[in-house]
Amino acid sequence: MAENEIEKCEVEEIHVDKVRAVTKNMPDEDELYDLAELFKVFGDSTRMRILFALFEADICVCDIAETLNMTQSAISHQLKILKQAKLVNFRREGKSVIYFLADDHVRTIIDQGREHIEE
Amino acid sequence: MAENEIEKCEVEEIHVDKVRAVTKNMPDEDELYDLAELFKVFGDSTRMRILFALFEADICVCDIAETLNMTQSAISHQLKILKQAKLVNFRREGKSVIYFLADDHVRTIIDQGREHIEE
DNA sequence: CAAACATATGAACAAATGCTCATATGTTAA
DNA sequence: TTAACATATGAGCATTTGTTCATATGTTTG
Repeated sequence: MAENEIEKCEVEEIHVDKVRAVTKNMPDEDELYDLAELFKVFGDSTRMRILFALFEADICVCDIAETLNMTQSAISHQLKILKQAKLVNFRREGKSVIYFLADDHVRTIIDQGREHIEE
Repeated sequence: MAENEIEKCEVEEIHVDKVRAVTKNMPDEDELYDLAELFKVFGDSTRMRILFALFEADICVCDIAETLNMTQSAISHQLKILKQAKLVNFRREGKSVIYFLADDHVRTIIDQGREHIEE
């Protein structure tokens, strides 16, 4: 292994320092995984649409389905993912289940994303 | 179609209003797609690791590979995705290509993600 | 120029993802 | 309790995604 490093980059001393510095502040495995999982949830246009819908109003599954012109089942599956990521919460109202945004990080994250896209 | 709506929710009038209100502020197809694509880029722990590395220093492909203990090819493929999303930029320095963060949205988005995870 | 190094890229393959369909669970009203 | 409505969920399937392997491109040095 130590011999292997020498074979790599010419200016290996500088590089080793950089690698060490960069490694130092790297979050642990679990946090990296959780972060990636969180952003993965934002990374689907159906879920994005659902979140935008919830920006405007608390709304039931059936209405989300109608708004997005998709099946109830597809929406329900996606809501499960949003729930697991704690991006949305829900309350029962009679036969309906009303979903709503869990907290303001959702808006902030999406707003930053939009800003980035506008260059 | 019009008949179909009546078959759906009992309190359809309220629902129709909600659907209309919610639809009104929905970003267009393209923006939703772009947003989802952007967050998809954050949704992989290898790319997340690369971004954290770039938080600390501008660094070449070979050093990223060594830091993450992955092959040069895998890193290069991921850097291409980060480049396309304009999250990173690069400059040539001799034989090496040095990558660096494109702008501060990257930090803000990731910071918000971390905050969300800490509940 | 040729050799060595650093990076990029295309094809292939396994794993993950999103939707559909059928059906289960839960709630209300007759 | 039964029927009707609203939502949830498991299995199956097609598509997407991340890595590896082999190789191409680009840069410097002898």
